Amino acid sequence: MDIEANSALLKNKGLKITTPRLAVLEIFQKSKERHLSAEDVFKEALSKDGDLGLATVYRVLTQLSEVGLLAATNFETGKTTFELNEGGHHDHLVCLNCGSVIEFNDEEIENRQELIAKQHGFRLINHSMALYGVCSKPAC
Amino acid sequence: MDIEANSALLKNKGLKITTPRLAVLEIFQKSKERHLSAEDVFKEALSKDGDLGLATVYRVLTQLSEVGLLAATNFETGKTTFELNEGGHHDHLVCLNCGSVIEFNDEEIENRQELIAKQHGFRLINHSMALYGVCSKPAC
DNA sequence: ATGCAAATAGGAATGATTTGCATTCGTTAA
DNA sequence: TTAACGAATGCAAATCATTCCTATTTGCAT
Repeated sequence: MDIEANSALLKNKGLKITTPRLAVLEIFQKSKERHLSAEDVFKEALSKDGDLGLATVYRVLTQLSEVGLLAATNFETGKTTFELNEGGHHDHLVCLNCGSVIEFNDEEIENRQELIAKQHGFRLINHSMALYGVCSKPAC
Repeated sequence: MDIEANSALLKNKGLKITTPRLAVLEIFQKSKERHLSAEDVFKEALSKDGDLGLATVYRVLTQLSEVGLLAATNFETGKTTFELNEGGHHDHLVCLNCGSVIEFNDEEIENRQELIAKQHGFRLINHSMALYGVCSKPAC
């Protein structure tokens, strides 16, 4: 597997190489779904390997987000979801019917955001943007 | 007061005119702060009038949002906040240090959002956008 | 191999929000 | 105006996501 590679990732970020952290990384890499909640990761871990505390999952997700291996997002569901942070920043387009999520990135919007922050004397740290609508699938 | 006016608002939306609903509307109209959480509203109601269950506050806030009298927002604080939905749509610029919130509206961004949705075959229903940063106050 | 700081498990605790249910209230038709 | 019925309320208990506590285990520098 890519245990080697993941170990290197962790080491590069100054994190110890532990079973839970490798397990979480692998779950994201192998998951069909890109966006996973703590609960999702926890269930997957249980079904696969064996034990892994829910509290540990939360801690690991937070840590991996802090070092930039994962990215956290808050949709309107009341639970935080995480995704691999490979391809740089992007925002989300969410279908309110089927729940599918499309990722996009728009330079123009990013620029306007910077400008707006500057106009108000803010130093911009990050932002969250999600567009909600109904997609074009027949069922939607 | 504007009990008359608020009663009319409720009636127009097909909601019964009840003490809790009038109380909540009035709290928002008289509040110094524009963005209030359920807890905020609850405390204010207690200090002013008298009894009003927290569960009722939650129910009323949800209903008033559903009919468009209030607008709900989820910042990264773990609690939902509400505001009067008078002046049309806007987004938020939030200071991560002092918590101050500035509202803005940017035509350009709104247009791009519509365009992006269209490009992906979505019918856009609404969106949420919050910019997080640090404001220019001395303490921040 | 050994020790110590860092990490884990898991159960209890917290904070926000919701739900169940018995009681009360608003509104509509008589 | 009033009776009656469904909707709305209050309260307490339940739920959901997340965090905290602490004894035990583990990674890794020496």
